[in-house]
Amino acid sequence: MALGPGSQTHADVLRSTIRGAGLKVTAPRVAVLDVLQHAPHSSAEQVFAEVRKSLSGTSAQAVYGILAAFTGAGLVRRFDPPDSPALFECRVGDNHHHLACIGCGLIQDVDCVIREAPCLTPSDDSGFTIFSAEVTFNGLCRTCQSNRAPQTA
Amino acid sequence: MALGPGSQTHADVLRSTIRGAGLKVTAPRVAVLDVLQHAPHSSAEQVFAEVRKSLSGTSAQAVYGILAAFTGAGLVRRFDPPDSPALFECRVGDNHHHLACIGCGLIQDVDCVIREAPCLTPSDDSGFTIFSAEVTFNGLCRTCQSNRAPQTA
DNA sequence: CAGTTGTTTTGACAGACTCAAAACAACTGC
DNA sequence: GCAGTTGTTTTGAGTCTGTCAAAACAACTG
Ligand SMILES: [Mn+2]
Ligand SMILES: [Mn+2]
Ligand SMILES: [Zn+2]
Ligand SMILES: [Zn+2]
Repeated sequence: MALGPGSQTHADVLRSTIRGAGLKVTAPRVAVLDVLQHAPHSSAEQVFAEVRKSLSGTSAQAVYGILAAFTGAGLVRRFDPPDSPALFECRVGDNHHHLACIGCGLIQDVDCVIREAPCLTPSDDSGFTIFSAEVTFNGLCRTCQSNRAPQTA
Repeated sequence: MALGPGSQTHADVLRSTIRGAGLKVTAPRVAVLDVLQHAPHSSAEQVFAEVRKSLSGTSAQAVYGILAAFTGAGLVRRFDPPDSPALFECRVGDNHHHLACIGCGLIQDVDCVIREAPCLTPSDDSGFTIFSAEVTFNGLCRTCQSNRAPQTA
């Protein structure tokens, strides 16, 4: 199927997302955003490795800089699970949370614990003005549970 | 006041806490526990600096090792706020949470968001068995709010 | 198409933490 | 009390993740 004059490629969408955030559009930025959309919860290192597959000249520092710029612009969200480098994802602005498997490191999204605007309202805010809440549930995923269960017998 | 035969010094309490966790009692361990009780939410580096005041021979690696041992034994809790080294505290087992000031780095305790056992029950656990939840509220403390307010005028 | 501004590369470097081996100290039981 | 066993600490090197600054470079502006 040929694309008509008014149609937009996927790359075009990425470009306007970046431009819409007030950032200049560059090849490494398009690549980073693309990687992040296909592989959420990626570390800088993982993004870097993936980006290099299509843009081999890209430096690690560029990736760090791009991730910081995107995070600052609200295009991506960064979070810091324990015992892991920072992870990045495009799902932003919905205050969702994460399940982290202690066994294998798997990360899964979880919707906001209480419905509504919640999770941004602690029982006593001590005068703080709260902008965001980071909730990480640490546990064992289904796979790691079955891998350990036999050993208990 | 002289201490009778049955009385316990503060150091004695620390010692039996450590022994009760199944760990050998050593001077650096007693010192670390003492520091942590007086200064919760301390980094390894801060604990190290404080310990050296009374036990100047102690190495940084010892402090890292002790903190890891204490954390493993359930004697202290470790948490990882964004943009900060890991912090340690003695308040353990109550699943409490933290307010972190984006401006000055102040950390404050918050009781569990929902009362009861909560915060350990995400809306959908995807089959995970959950052991702990780490909740960090990011915002501005009262002081940082007033420091910034004038600039808005 | 040249100018301005923001971006990327390059290379050095720092912070937080880990690893391994040897020296050492705490508990065990004689 | 004292040697043995086991766990701890020191020492020293090294890793991983991320930061800084300057120069080369590319995107948007008009
Ligand atoms: Mn997510
Ligand atoms: Mn606390
Ligand atoms: Zn798992
Ligand atoms: Zn503050």
